[in-house]
Formats: sequence, C-alpha cells, structure tokens
Amino acid sequence: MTVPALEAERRVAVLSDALRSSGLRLTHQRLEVAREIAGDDTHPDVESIYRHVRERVPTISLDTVYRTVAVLAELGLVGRVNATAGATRYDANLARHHHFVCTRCGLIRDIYSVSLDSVEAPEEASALGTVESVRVQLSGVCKECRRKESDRER
Amino acid sequence: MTVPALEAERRVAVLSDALRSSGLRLTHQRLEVAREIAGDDTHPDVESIYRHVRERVPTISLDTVYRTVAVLAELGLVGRVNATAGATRYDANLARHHHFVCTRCGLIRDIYSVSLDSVEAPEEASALGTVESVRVQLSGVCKECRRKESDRER
DNA sequence: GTTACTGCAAACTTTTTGCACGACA
DNA sequence: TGTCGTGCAAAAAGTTTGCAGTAAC
Repeated sequence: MTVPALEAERRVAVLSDALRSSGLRLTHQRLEVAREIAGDDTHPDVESIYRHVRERVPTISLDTVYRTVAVLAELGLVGRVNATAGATRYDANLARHHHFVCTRCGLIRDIYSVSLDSVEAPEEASALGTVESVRVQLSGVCKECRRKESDRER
Repeated sequence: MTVPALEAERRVAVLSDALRSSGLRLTHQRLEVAREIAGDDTHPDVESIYRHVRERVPTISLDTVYRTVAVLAELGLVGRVNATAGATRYDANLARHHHFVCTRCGLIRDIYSVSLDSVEAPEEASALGTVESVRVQLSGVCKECRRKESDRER
C-alpha cells in the first residue's frame, strides 16, 4: 500500500527539516529510511523497512534502521502503533472498557465511560471488514511521571 | 493494583468453566495463571504473571505461563493489549486518524472520520494524567481473511 | 578537522518449539 | 489407562549495545 507521491514527499520534507533543526545529521541512510516510512501506509515493522530500503541502499544494516526509527520516534516524527513498548500484556477484563496509557512508564488503567461506549464504527471501517470491537485509547502522561519530571527540572 | 475479590472470583469461575467446556484440562497451573490474571488489573506481561504465580506454585515454568495465556487468548477469555502480535510497527501519518486492525492477519488501515475525531477524553481519564491523544481502535476481521475463512469451511 | 553516525558482531530480551515424563479425566 | 499438559533445554525472533572506521557538517 503506498501513500500518494505528493503526500509522501511532503512527509519526507517534514522529517528532513526536523532532523536538521534538531542538530542531527541528515545522512543518506536516515533520508532513505524516512522516505520508506513516509511512502508506506501499511504501518511497517523494522524488518520490512529494512528489506525495502536495502533495495536502494544495499549496504545499510538492520541496526541502523532500528536506530533511525528510534530517533524519528523520539522526535515525535513517527508514531509507534502499539500501546506500549516491550512485552505483550494481557487483560482479563472482558467488560466493555477503554484504556488510559502512559507513554512514559507504560501504566495502563481501565476507563469506564458511557460516552466512550457509545462511539460507533464509521462506514469507512465497515467497508474494510467486520468490526468486532471499538476501543478508545487515551495516551498521555500519568500524574506520577509528570511529578517526577517536574522534580527533575528543579 | 488489584481487582475486588468478588469480581476476581467471578472471572476465575468464567475462565474455569470455559476451559472445561472446551474439553481442555483444568490443571493446577492453568487455574493459578487464570487466578493471577483475573486478580491483577495492571495488564501484566507474562514475566510478571510468572513471578507472582511462582510464589504459590514454585515449580511452574515460564513456558507453561506462555502456553496458558495463549490458550486463554485463543478462547477469547483474556485480551492482548497491543493492537497486533510480533514486532513494533511504525506510522508516519501525523495527522489525526484512527485504526482498523485485523486480528487475524495484522493488517492495519488508517481511518479518517470526523465523528471519531470528535471523541473527547472523559473526566475519569483526565484524573489519571494529561491526555495527549485520543485514538479509536476498531478491531475485527478484514474482508480478505473473512473470505479465506469461508473458503476453508467448504 | 571534529564529531556524530554507520556497520559489524555479539549480547540481551521475549517468545516458540521438541521431547520425555507426569498428571488429569 | 490414554492422552493432554508440563518442565526442561535449546532455538528462534526481535531489539540493543560496544567498538572501530567513515562520512556529514
């Protein structure tokens, strides 16, 4: 699945500018990794980015791709699809509910909300397949992490 | 973080009944893993479940915990928090959007929807921390997987 | 010319698998 | 008693890190 060329170029420009203005070097490898992520809307993993970029830059290594996506994610230029990093986490709560996820420490808390429960799948989604569950994920920074951060600033 | 005892017991009963009625054996290990997940609302990973269960069943092995959560997830008795299994996936689309995720093949497609964009964080979430993003995750089975499934049934 | 970045290799973490023994139904 | 599940060990998959050479600024 590919992103329209114009939109992909726009995204690459955003990524390049951001790297430069952060004082980071705009290397051949970083540019090609950025180009790959920007032009692929299947939400690829590192392995897939690596395979595609290698067709254009045969000497690139897998760990450079890992480091590059880490840099881009750090700058907020690309998102990670999963709620949290690390190991898979499990949930025995089968009642309808939603999640608050702290992007710093990985805390997940269940949210019960009548208004969130009433969210319905739009046409666009039903066109892709059968929607079996609708879950709202609220991401942010929990109070504990916020407190630790302001402590550190002093 | 612990689940109220009564609710935890209810969940254990549901899990035990489901195992039995699926013709699976209700072993000591499975019961204790079920008990642990049911009583813990922090959405633990396998390592954490293992550590806690081992206090009660010192001989249990880590791979039994892996196999048990896989069985419970297969039966739909516990949920996996992450959108998809396997490697971390990246997204260069910084515009506000939502996701349709196929639980069979891991397909992720972006969903643009004005009505989903208007979903707001409830009080309950703001009480836990600063909410920075609200994303709706629609899970289900994509058309392709549905088709493959009905082919197989014939 | 510096310094940050890359590629290589090795380590580490998370998860899966094959096999023989033991326990549930 | 037969079969499914467990524990052990080893391997596979995914990710991170130290180091020496290379390229960006």
